[in-house]
Amino acid sequence: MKNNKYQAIYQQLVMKIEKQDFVAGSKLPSEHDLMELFDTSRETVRKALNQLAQNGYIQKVRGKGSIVLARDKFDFPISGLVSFKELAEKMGRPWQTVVHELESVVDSSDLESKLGESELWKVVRSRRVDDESIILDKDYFIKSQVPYLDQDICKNSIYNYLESEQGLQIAFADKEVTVEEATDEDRQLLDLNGLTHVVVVKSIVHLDDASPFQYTESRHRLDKFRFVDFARRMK
Amino acid sequence: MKNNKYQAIYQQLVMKIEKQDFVAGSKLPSEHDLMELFDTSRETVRKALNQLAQNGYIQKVRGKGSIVLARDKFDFPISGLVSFKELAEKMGRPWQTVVHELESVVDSSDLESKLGESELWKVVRSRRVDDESIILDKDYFIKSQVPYLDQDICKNSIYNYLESEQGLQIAFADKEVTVEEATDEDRQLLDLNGLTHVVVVKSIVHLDDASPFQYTESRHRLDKFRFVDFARRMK
DNA sequence: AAGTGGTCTAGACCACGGT
DNA sequence: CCGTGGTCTAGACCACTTG
Repeated sequence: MKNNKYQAIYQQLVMKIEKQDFVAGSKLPSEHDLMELFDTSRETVRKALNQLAQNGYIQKVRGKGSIVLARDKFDFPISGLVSFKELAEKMGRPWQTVVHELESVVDSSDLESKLGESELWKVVRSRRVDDESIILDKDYFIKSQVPYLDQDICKNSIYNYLESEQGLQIAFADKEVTVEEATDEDRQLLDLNGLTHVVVVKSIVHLDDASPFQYTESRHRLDKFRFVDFARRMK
Repeated sequence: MKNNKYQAIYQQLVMKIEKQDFVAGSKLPSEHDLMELFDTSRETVRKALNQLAQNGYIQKVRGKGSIVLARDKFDFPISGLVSFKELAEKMGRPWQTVVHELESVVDSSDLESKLGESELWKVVRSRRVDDESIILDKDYFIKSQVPYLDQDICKNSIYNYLESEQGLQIAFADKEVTVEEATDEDRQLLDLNGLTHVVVVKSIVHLDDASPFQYTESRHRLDKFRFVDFARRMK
């Protein structure tokens, strides 16, 4: 819990919207009202509202007010840097992680240019849902940032370990989504059922001081891939 | 050109970053310096900087400064609600749009629930790049918002027509990306070369008063699909 | 200690929508 | 006209990094 007024206001409003205390299509109280309600200044209220708009909860309309949007919350997915554990738990389906490789490697020159360092952890895991192996995750972590890893951590959430135990702050990622022909490894570790292609999500993940620390390749079975997004028009 | 100081500052900084006047990895001038440079208040500078951070140009680090990020600018894609015309022109490749259907339809009940209206325009277009048909766009527009359409407008940019001629302001969209088996229509209108699946991007587009006005289904040939994204970690 | 970004305030003026 | 959100200001205090 931070001491941020505007984040507190944001969270309270999100809660009320998700509980449907504010119905989609109706309007939020005016900035002036919220200002008195939370006993704060207008700019602080506006910071919270801008965050709501950014995340697709409301649409602000000049001269009218802030309209509550109908966001399908139930499947915020791979978007926005969620870990598989968070994602799986949000889906409420039984899931399982199988660790295939966990080893220390020294570069492959392609990765060094992306991560700026050559001593890496290589982790290969597959994700099972409903007793089928549908995602293959290949992760590379910079050893100087992640000195220790073990099977147990990999079987649970590496992100959770890094953020809560190691105090690393994951900040942002560059991502690329493409479709590629399945490799032998894909056919071995995924239940492809004869499918010839896989959806590949490649990303470079950065810490909050802007240093890259992880390269990930997430290979998804076509028919199980789904990606939901909320996009605002930039001017 | 609007009268916005902070957007003007944002645009000037973007320009300098893209021209590499500010090199990736180096730091922007401090907020205090920018404040004097642009003869403005600190909060105004900060609005511009927050927009830069939001769009992946910089990473702000407390106590240090704003670090310029190495964004691959060359292929900002389907992300962020770009029209095909903008996208194609940014790629600098010769492209062509073929209009297959342009007709007035009355609902199909599935769409009415999404758009809240039953009188629609249906537009089917394919997009050719390098002499191959690789994208099939199926659009439905609400007739009360879009009273007129013709072949010519569809062959160019519908968005451009709506925004500059009709004064409609596109604001945001809900999107879903999946992979589906190719339909007969796909095989007919796309050069699939035997590929069995297509990447499907479905979206509902809203105007700036939050009213939905368009449903789009964009069907892409697997091997030509690429989606680049910049994602910030939400807390 | 000096410099950086992060939060917050109280007030001002503007642009837009509805009455 | 009033109420709404959009922009801007000048100043304050705090938290963090660096010398």
